[in-house]
Amino acid sequence: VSIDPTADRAVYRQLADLLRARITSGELGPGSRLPAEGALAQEHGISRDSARKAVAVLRAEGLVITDRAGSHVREQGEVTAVAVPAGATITARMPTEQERRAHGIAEGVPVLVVADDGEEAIYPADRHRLTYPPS
Amino acid sequence: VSIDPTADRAVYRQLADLLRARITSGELGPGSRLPAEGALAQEHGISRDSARKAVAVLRAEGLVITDRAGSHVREQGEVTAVAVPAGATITARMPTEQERRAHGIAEGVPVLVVADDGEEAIYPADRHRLTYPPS
DNA sequence: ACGTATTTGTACGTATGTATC
DNA sequence: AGATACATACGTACAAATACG
Repeated sequence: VSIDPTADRAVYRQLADLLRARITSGELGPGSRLPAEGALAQEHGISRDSARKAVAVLRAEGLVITDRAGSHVREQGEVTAVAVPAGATITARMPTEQERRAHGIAEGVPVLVVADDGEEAIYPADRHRLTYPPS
Repeated sequence: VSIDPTADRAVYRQLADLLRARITSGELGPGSRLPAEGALAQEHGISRDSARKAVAVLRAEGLVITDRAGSHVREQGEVTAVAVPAGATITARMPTEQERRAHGIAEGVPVLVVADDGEEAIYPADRHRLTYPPS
C-alpha cells in the first residue's frame, strides 16, 4: 500500500519502481512469476490499466517476459560468444517486428549489428556476446 | 481508411504499420512531425487509445521521439566512433531509467556495453559506433 | 503579460476476444 | 465447461506542458 495517487510520480511508474526493486534485489529471481495484472491492481488499489502499464514498462526494459500465462522475470539463457571480424563496426538497435518474430526475440531486447565489408549480421543481445580477438 | 477493425491484426498495429511504412519510405523524413494522436484517431476512425498505442510501438522501435509538442521522426545525430580494447566483450541492453535520464537517452534506444577487465563502459547506441581496430 | 487552444500524460471505467489451465 | 489472464478497443475525464495569438 505504498502507492500514493497524489504523488508527483505517476501511479503506474510507482508500481513499476516497486516491482523493479523486487526484481533487482533478488526477491523476485529469474523465472519468478509476477502477480497477475488484476492482482496487482487490487493489492495496490489501482486500476488494472495502471498495473498493466507498469508491467509494460518492465517489459520494455527487458526485465520481464509476458506470455499467455502471465509475466515472469527474464532468465539469462545460454550466451553465444561471437568473434568480431577485424575492421568491423558494431552498433545496436531495437529489432524490427519481423526480426523479432524471425529470431524469437522478446520485447525489450535489442540486437547487436555487426557490419563488415557491407555485410550486416544481427545478433539478439540477450543471447550473444561479441569478443575480439576470439578467446 | 485502410484500417480494418475486423482484420486479424490489431487496429493499433495496423496503424503502426502504416506510419512505419511512411517513415521507412521517406515520405516522413527525419524530423517530420507526425499527426497528433487525436488527429490520427479521427482520420482513421479509431479511438485515441489505439492511435496512442500505435505511436508507442514506433517509439519502442526507436523510430520516433515524442515530447509534449507531439511526435516526430527521429533524426540521426552525430555518431562517435569508439575504439574497442582488445579482449573486451561487447553486449547491448536497454538502459535503466536512471541511465536514460543521466545520458539523455530516448525511449527505444539501447546501450552498448563494453566490458574490459571488469570495467564496464556504456554508450547510447544511437550516438556511438564501436570499431576494432581503431580505423 | 495573459488567456486559449492544442497535445500528450495519466487514470479510470467497460466490454469483448482468445488462449490457457 | 468454467475460471483465469492477457490483448484489444472503446469511452470519459482531468492535468500539465507547450504553442499561439
